[in-house]
Amino acid sequence: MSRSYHHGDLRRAVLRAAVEVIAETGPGSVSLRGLARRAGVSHAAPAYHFGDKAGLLTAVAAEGFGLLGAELSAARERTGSFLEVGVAYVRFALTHRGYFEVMFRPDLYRADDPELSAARAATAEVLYSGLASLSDARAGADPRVAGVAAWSLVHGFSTLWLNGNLPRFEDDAEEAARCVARLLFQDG
Amino acid sequence: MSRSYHHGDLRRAVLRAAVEVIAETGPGSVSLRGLARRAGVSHAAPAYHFGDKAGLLTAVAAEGFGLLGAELSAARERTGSFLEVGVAYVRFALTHRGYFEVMFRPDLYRADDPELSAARAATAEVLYSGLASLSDARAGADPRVAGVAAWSLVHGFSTLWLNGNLPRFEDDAEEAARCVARLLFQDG
DNA sequence: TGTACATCAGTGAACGCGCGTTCACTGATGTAC
DNA sequence: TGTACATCAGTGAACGCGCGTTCACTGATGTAC
Repeated sequence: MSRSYHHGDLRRAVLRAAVEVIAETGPGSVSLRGLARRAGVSHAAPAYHFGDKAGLLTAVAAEGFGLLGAELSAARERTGSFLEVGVAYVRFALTHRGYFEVMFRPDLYRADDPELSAARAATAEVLYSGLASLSDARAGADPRVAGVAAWSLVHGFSTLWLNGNLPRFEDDAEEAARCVARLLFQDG
Repeated sequence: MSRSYHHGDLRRAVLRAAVEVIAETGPGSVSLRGLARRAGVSHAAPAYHFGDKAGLLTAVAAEGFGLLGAELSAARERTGSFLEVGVAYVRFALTHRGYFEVMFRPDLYRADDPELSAARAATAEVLYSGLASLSDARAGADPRVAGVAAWSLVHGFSTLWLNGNLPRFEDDAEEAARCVARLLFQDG
C-alpha cells in the first residue's frame, strides 16, 4: 500500500483501529481523533468517511454481524450440533470483543441502516434455524421461548466472562461455556 | 432540607443524579459537571465528595449490590423458589437500570473497594445458596456450573432486553423472563 | 449565656486539554479530446 | 501520445465547547472557655 497522499484503504485502517480500541477500553473511549492518530491519518479523515461516530460504529456493527453469522454457520455445518453453535457464539464474543461490544448496543449506532439490518437478520436466521431440533427435545416448549433462552444463556455467559465477573473455575472459557450450555442444550 | 450553604445531603443528591443519568444514557455519559448541574450544586462538589468518577461509580455499584442482594433475599423468602430468585434478578435489572449498568462493569470502578466487595459477596451468597436444590434436580451437575448457567441465563436476558435486542414477544418482561428461565430451572 | 476560634462542607474563578466540526486547500487519479 | 480539466480523497489550521482539576475562598457548625 503506497504511503502517498491517497491512503488507499483508509476505511479499513480506521475500522481496524476502532475495533482495537474498543476491545481494549470499550466503545465509550472511541474518539474520531484518537482513531485517526492510531491509523496514521489526518484527524478529519474518519469524519470524512463515516460522517460521525454513529456512522463509524454502524459500520463496525454491520461487519460484526457478518462475521458472527459466518462463524455460527460454520460451526453448525462442521458439527451439526446446536450446542456447538452456542459455543461458537461465546468464542466469537471472546475473540472479537471489539465487534461484540458494539453489536448489541443499538444506542451506539444507526439500527435502521439497511446493510446492518441485513447482516443482523442473516445472523438471527442462523441462530433460530437450529431451534427446531432443540424444541423437539423439550416437548411443548415454544420455539421462540427456547430461542431466547439459548441466546440469553450464551450472551450472558459471554458478557459476564468478558467483564471479569465470572469466577475463573476453568482456564478455558470455551470448555466452561460448553459445560454451562449443556445444562440447557441437552442434545450436546 | 435547608437550601443553605451546606447542602445537607449532597452525597445522596449526586448519587441520585448519577443513577438517573446512567439509566437514561448509560455510564459513558456521566460527567462530574453534568451531575453537579442536575443535582443543583457547584461543579466541583462531586469531585470533592467522591474524589473522581471512579469513586462515584464505586459508590453506585456498592449501593446497587446492596439493593440487589436485598431483593433476591426477599424473593427467596417470599416464594421459596429459585426460579423466582432468577425472575427477581431480571426485575432488578429492569427497574434499577442505573445501578445494573455499572455493577457488572468493574472497569468503571474500583473493584477492590472494601465496602463494595462486601456487598458484592453478600449478593453472591444469596444467588449461590439456592443452588443446592437446583443441582439436586439435575443429577450429577457441578453446582458451580449450574450456578454460572443460571446466572448467565438471567443476566443475558436482562442485558438483551435492556438494550432492545429481544423481539418483544411479550409485553411483560417479567413473565417473559419466567417462561425463559423455566427451561433451565425446572423446579418452577 | 456569650465570645473566640477551629473545623468542615461546599464554592466559583481560572487553567489547560481533547474533542467534533468547519472549510478552504491540495495532490493524485480518471476522462475527453 | 500529450494536454487540459474535472473529480475525488484526504489535509490541516482554526473555532468553540465541555470537561476534570486546582486553589484560594466563604459561610455554617461545633467546641473551648
